[in-house]
Amino acid sequence: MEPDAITSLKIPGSVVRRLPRYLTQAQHLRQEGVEWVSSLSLAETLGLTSSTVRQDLSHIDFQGVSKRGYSTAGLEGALARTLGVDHDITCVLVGAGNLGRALALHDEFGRQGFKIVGVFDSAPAVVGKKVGRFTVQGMTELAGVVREQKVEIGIISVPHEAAQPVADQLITAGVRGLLNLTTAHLLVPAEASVVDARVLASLRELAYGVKRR
Amino acid sequence: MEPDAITSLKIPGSVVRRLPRYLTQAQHLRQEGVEWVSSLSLAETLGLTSSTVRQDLSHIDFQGVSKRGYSTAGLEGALARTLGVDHDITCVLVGAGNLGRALALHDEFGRQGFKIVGVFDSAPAVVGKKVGRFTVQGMTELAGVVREQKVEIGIISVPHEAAQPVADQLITAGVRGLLNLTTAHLLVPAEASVVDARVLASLRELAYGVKRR
DNA sequence: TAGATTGTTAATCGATTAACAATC
DNA sequence: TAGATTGTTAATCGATTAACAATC
Repeated sequence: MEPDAITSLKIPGSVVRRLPRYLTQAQHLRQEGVEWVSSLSLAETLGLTSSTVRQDLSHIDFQGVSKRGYSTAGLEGALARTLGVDHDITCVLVGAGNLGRALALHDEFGRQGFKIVGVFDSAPAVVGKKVGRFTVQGMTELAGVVREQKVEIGIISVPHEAAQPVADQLITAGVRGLLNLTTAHLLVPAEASVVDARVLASLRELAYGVKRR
Repeated sequence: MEPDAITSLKIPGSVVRRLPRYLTQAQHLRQEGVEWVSSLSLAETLGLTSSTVRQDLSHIDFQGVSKRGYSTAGLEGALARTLGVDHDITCVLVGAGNLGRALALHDEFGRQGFKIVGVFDSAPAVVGKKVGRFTVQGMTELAGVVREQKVEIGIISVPHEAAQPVADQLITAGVRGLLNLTTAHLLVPAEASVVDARVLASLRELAYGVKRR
């Protein structure tokens, strides 16, 4: 078994959730011209301990250098490969309300490799309307687009009551990951992944933080 | 010391992050006319164990009933009080890009008590433009609005390089909680709270989930 | 070289789960 | 009443932190 196969076998969820933050940090540092970063410095900017950083990075196929730390460019590349964001990922967006339209128009995600190839909505009044460079399509078109463009991720921004049936349609069509922007809890088969965006939940968490002072 | 004071003394972060999900579930169930819900049923719909649910709910000032479970209406109210979302919370939004505009237009947050009272941007070209019922204001107006309207939460959707200075301005003006929609890691004094919305991080987490199948 | 920093093992800490008496 | 379900204690599990030999 190759070393890569070993390291990529299974990374704990707690670590996977931090890897995107290291990636963002490595990107920012490299863009600023910083070539090396230590576990301690990463820890300080991210509010972690240097121990946690070194433990986490031991899961990716990349080595630091004694006395110098981690090469920002090398770290960025290795993290992108580990997460699977070293190539474009095709996405569709279902639900062309305000939140959905914003995500379709927010080109930062596209720049980071998440390419939206279609925007869908069930409301006849919305179908055919333009959202940036997209024309909103009806739900009947969804399965075809997912199959033809090998869409990997579905972004769900419909009313919460509609979220589960939309998730089912996306999964049936062949999508393997769902970004859930609704407050519904989605049930999917074990071979698919769901990540909840938790925007309202974050505001509520913040309300608790603000209250107890 | 009153029982309420004891229970509200300090709820672990892991629990606080789940409370909004119970609240959402309780709201949905009550709206559907369901009056009682057991810890097992909550656990099943949220992908948890009934033990975790009972442990979590023991932190709030609300009792279940043997053999019947929890009253959905009672649970909803107690969770709202615990989180501090049983009354309106005033927010400002800084950064009127696509994401920011969407949040300002997305009235679901307003319906859930998060009232936006101002939208700000530093770009002269954007200041004065309309975003729904708001007129975008310049950053010089920010501190005044925060003070006059007793704004509690600032929502930051500016480019990541600008996020920390904006956070500093918001905190200085008196805001006590920040919802961070950028990829920057924000440093704030201990008496303030930050919650990261992690939208790009969620997509990256999903990329990892999608890759390993 | 001396010293800074990694990678990794072992210890600690906290979160989750199991178990069960209390109870309606 | 009998049985379902809570609230809580104790056990387990996993994540974080500390420590330190290896190393450049």
